[in-house]
Amino acid sequence: MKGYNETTYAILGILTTDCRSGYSIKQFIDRSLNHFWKISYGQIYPTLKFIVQEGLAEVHTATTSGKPDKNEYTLTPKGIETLRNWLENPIEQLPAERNEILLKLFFGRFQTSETTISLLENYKQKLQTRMETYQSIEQAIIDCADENDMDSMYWLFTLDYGKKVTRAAIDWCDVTLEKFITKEES
Amino acid sequence: MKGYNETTYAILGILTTDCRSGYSIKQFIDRSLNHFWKISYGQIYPTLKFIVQEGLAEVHTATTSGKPDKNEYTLTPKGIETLRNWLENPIEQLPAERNEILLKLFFGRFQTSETTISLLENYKQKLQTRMETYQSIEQAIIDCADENDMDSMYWLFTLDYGKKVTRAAIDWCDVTLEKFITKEES
DNA sequence: AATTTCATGTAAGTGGTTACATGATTTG
DNA sequence: CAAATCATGTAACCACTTACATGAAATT
Repeated sequence: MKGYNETTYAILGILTTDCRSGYSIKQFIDRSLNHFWKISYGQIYPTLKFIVQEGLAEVHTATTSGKPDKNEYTLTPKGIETLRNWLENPIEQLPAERNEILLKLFFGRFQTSETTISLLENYKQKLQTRMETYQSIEQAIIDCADENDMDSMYWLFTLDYGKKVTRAAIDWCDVTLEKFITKEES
Repeated sequence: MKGYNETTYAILGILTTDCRSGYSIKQFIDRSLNHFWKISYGQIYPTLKFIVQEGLAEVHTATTSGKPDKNEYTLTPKGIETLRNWLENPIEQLPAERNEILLKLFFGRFQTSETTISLLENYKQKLQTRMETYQSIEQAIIDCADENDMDSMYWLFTLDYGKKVTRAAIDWCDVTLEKFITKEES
């Protein structure tokens, strides 16, 4: 454990919701942030420990009847301050995505056109599946959100981002495939 | 060093071009693959060692007059086979991008509208800069590419991907900003 | 004479996942 | 009673970056 990284802030942010334990943080991320943020227990528990060490949150063991003991974390004023400070600062740099399909395509002169085409078709299919997932999540949010639910609004914003970017990638697949197919015919 | 990872294949791919040393591989990546693939010397040199160990390439020290000695790597038939095999296999899964701006936006109910708006504007500005970079690279490729240059075609494909996806992200910024601004007015 | 470019490499550190260990309670 | 879910944690491993060490030649 080193310093304040994005994972720390992500957990700090989640602690402002009703999720207060390592286990429920994981669930929250898997359900709500999954399309742009993933995290494993191997990060969550050490980070929670770090957060307490830094005085950003306090732990209290909740002994509920029926279920196992739970470590519940509550943000301290310092924790809230730290989170808000991070939220207010613009991101330092755009995420640099590694893209395996672009890497394969880049070395395309080493392959046959058919191989490249099937690579692109496979990629497009995966993007379409992702798009369908986004759409069904969106529908689920719209169906169960009450009017004044602010969280669901922000959730929809992030989903919209995913949808727009995925749509653009699918379009690119179509355009690129088109170029390969006309090249094959000629 | 463990096994065959994407970095290994990336380097194998570059070794099919005129780049045959660690130093020139780094240059190649910085010049041509930078928008979807980055790599450091700390990866390149150990990976080259691994590639030789696996019999995918051979090293020969080239003593050029004037410049320092250079370790030149040449793919073996096994190396070519390994690369081609990787190129032919579809990608296993879509890259899962972590997106800091979406994370910040997600916790937006913890901020003022003005903060969110300036966050989005800053992000949009960064995307626009990226777009301009793509455009000028594209122009440079078009200007200096000869008709039959296959590499430049594939290069343009990957750039087109970057442009389309960035365009979509900029659009999303506009749409989302619009929603915040109308919300502020009401 | 100083700086940049060419060239190769390593050690330490960061950020992360996977697999494992443990154990209670609930549901089928 | 077996399986799933709830719950917390760690050790090993992987991928990668940064900073450093070295040194020669070219450029300014």
